[in-house]
Amino acid sequence: MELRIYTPGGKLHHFIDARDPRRSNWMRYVNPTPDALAQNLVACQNGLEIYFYTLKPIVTGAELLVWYNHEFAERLQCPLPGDSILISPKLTLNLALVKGVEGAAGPTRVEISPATCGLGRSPLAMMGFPPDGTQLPQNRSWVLSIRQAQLQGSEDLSWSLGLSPFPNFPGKEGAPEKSSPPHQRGSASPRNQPVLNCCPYGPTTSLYKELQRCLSSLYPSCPLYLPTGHLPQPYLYACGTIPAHYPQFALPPHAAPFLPAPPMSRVGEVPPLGLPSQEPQVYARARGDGTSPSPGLYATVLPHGKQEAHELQKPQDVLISLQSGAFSFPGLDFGPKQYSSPAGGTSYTSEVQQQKPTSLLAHPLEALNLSTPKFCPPAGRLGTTPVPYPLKKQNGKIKYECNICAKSFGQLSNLKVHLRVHSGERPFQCHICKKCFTQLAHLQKHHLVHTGEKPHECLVCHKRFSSTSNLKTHLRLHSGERPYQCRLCHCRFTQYVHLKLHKRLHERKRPHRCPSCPKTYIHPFSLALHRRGYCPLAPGAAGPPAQLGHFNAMIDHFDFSLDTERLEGEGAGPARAPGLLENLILRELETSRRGQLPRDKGPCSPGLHKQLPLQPLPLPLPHYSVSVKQEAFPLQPA
DNA sequence: CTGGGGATGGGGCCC
DNA sequence: AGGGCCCCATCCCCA
Repeated sequence: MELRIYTPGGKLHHFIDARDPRRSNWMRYVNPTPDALAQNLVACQNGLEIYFYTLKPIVTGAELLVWYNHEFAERLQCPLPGDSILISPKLTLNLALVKGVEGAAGPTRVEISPATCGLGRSPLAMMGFPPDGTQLPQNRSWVLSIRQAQLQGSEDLSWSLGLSPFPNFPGKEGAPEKSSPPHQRGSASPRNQPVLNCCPYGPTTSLYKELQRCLSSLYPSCPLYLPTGHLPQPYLYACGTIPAHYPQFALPPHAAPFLPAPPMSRVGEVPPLGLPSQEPQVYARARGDGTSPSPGLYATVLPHGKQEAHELQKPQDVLISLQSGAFSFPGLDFGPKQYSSPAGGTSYTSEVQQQKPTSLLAHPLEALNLSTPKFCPPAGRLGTTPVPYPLKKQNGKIKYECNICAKSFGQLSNLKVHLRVHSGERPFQCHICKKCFTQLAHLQKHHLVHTGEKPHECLVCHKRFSSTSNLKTHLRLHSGERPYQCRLCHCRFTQYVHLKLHKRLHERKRPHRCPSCPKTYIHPFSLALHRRGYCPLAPGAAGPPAQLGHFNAMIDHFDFSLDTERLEGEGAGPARAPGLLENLILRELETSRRGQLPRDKGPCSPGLHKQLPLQPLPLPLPHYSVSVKQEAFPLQPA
């Protein structure tokens, strides 16, 4: 490992060379990794010293792994790992609301394609943006920048964005920009602001959490991983990932080789993922000379002295960044071949393999070994055909696991298709409406929209449908099947979405509120039992919090069940509720011991009429998991 | 608000 | 490996 120390003026002060074991300290054993999930350190410069920040708690025995951020690329005069998203009006897919825009002229609405951000649906919505309806004017492009981000609790992200017209965007809709890249033409990109490499994944993925963690560094209001006081300006790191942990990054006898990132999509070029569209939707920052970026370990120059705290509090311009090539590493060949040839006739892979990072090699002070790009096989595959997908064996069958979301697939081809979800690649484009799809079959299905063809016919009413699934839904009308039932009322629905909408009605009506805690209930019975020693905030709680949690989960379950309504229908007052409910809970406990989860099988659950002898409930209760979220379940057709 | 239908995304499986 | 087909889930629109 080698690090460069810079003066506050930006001049190279000296090297730290950890290659010589006689002259290096423990930092020598910190390996670089391009895997954002594996990364647990980031190197920063404070004064003339190098500090390693931990990005996550480091358990005993964990390997220390560090990676670069865009500062390094800045110093190398290379393209940044990512930059502003150029939002083309051409994008047609799911929409996201940009809320709280300050000073942005025009509509506050932007269209972002899942292909742009690599998300399935509404990429911004997955980061907290609700859907909305207005549209940006056509034939304009917009630079989207985050002006403020707030973390609410541990999960919710609230963003406000700034929109500014992208300068000099060609009037021709979606045409690739032939001139200089955005940052050279005075785009809204704040050159010296931290760049957020937005994780293009859904909120349930680990990388999304990684994004939150990065944000927590940027925004000190977040309780996660607060920066230390003597290092005032936290920085964000590349949250993009490459598919595997590369064992050859383990400490070599010399400098650790870094795997160069793929070249950034250049303005006027087909994006490196090989999208068939001739209208690149995202332009990442690129150098004018087009050299590829070469990541490496960096040392962030921190300003001397203290930075005013309010600077961290005020809204910051942060660019949503996109590493469009984050998954297009040599050896990973996504997508159909017929679409993978860029405009120049050279495939991306070969281009990378042939391309030398000349700018880096020409850098006289380059301390890092940024050698020729090469494919790096994962562990256990050295010396064999490179297989960048980790293999698992489940029940004797080989499973191919996604490096991003850990989903496993029985066939490699399925995994490759799946990877497009993460990469954002949509190789199949409708030539009529220019919509892009991840699979050819989806495009073919979509084409029926234009042809009007409806190949699937209901044999009962001879109504025709474009998709089998829609026909199947329709057939429920004839069969009377209503698989989705509300557990609060007797309503059944043919479609799950209808049940979900229906459930909202019930969720609004929970008028019985506990005076001691935020719990609310639909039925007074439930509240009565909750207050009978099971409110964790009320005096005289009947057990430790974990047990109370189990109890309240049962009360919730009961509150959502049909039994409560029947009890009310019988005229049972709240005073009688505790005994009845305890009987119910005892019954459920007994059922759970037999390994059955009690379910409502109709208007009345059998057994409630049996008056079990009242007896105090034993504490602690045996563990009994009650799913209160599942208010309804698909019923098996008779 | 409910219900019906259209459209799309994504995975499984077979060839 | 890739194509094709099927399935399910989901979102959205509209009556």
